[in-house]
Amino acid sequence: MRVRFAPSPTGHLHIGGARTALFNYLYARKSSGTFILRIEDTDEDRSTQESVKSIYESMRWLGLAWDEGVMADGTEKGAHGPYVQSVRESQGIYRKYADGLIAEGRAYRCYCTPEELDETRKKAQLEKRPLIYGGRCRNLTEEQKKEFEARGRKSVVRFRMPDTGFTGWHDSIHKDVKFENKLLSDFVMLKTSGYPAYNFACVVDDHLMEISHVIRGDDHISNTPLQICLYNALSWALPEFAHLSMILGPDGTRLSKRHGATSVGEYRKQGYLPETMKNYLALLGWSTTDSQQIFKKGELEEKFDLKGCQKSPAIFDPVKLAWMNGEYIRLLSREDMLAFSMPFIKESGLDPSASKIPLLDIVALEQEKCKLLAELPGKIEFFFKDPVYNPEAVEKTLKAPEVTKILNGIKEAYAALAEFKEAPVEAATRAFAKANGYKAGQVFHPVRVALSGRAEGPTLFRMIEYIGKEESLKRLDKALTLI
RNA sequence: GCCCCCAUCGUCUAGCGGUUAGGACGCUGCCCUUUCAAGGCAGAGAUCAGGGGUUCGAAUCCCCUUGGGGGCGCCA
Repeated sequence: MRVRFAPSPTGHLHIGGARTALFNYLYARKSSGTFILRIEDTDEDRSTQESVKSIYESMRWLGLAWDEGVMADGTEKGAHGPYVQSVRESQGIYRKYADGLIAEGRAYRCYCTPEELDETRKKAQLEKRPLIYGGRCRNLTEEQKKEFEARGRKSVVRFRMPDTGFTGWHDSIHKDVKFENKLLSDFVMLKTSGYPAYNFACVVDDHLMEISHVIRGDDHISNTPLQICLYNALSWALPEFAHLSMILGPDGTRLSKRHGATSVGEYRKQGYLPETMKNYLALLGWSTTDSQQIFKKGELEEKFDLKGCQKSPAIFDPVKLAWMNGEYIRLLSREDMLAFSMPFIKESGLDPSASKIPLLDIVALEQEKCKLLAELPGKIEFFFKDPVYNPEAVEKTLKAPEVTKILNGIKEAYAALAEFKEAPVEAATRAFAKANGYKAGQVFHPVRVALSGRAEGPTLFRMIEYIGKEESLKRLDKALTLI
């Protein structure tokens, strides 16, 4: 069993592409098959090497290791290479099959210019006919061809579609699908540049690479009959086809930039864990029969199945994604939490050496409530630098009655502490409250705001211990001036 | 315009002829609690898009309508 993910490197790996890659990967792992990565860079204008790099990186980050294709070090692995279409083109692979089909009369050279094609499309539109290529160049005489060439006309190679009958297949997800041949266009196999067009390159490579299951987005459903006709013309066996439902934005339209982040890299930057993305994406269009939500390491690889795939499109829900990220963050060990947080802390410019407390301990303070790693530095920054006093918190909590008295009293109590640790600080704080007839909360809240600048934060007395005695006293003084 | 695909709580979904239509996110309330979260418990939320059939019986099978999505490139 062999599957492939075949992105075109015209940008970053987006959510839809990642989901397709993931399903291919999971299906390969589940069936002990081979997962191949092929680069479809036949769009000469838009393909870039940076995109290739970016796609590799996103896939590696997601943990979608491929068995064949161009590997991390740039070398190719696998016996069915090369795995980059532009390289395959330079070896004449596609031309060879195109020539064969022309010789058999299954394909032909077409001399129509883009302008002429535009013209016929417009006409078809007006006459309310299907917008398909009508086969103007299908039966040119040798003389006509020579004339075109003498005039310097460039040509493409088109596939001659059957005029009658239907082309259909049994899709692993959509069951039986069929199209009427006469409504399908003689599609381009080779462009004027000699480069193969998608439908042709895809079929040739899938066959040569012995792909057994083509799992792709269902925006390719209408390409499938064209490709099947090609397989037939070349007398090649068909692979299984499985067309995955689309992923839509919250407004039900195709996921795009205006819905926010669309690429895997952007989610990484926001502080989503790779396991979160993998798990969430898996649930977009697939489910187990018991609707399991969270999967342990390796469990998806074990449970994934084409049978659980959904036919209907799924709307991408950032809120649920964020919830799931919180779940995965809580599952992290303290050490892993620190490791995943580190890039975000560095990025924020915080200086961990500004505190005597190990960063590990400070980060652990926020782990269980953290949803996005990118939010973490903001939550812990007051451990490393002067607090920024939240105006609302100052107004509501610091300017409450008695607060001046309370903070002065607390200052005295803290100054007298020999051991500035969580337990003694708590004991001292509670003792002060009790001795002066304050309710616990009446003291705790202003102290929190005075020391951190905000109304919410980590468990109070641990927080105070971590801020340290000297700094705490300093901040109490500062807060007193704000009242 | 033509072709194709799809249709269960707001969202992701289970269901595959007989269920009180189940779970998850979100939402509401309560508990826990120094705050914010997290966690625990409870709850609201779906006449299964609508209409016809088939059947003793339909969310499940068939047809039509409506709605949504995709495709109709020398892009993939």
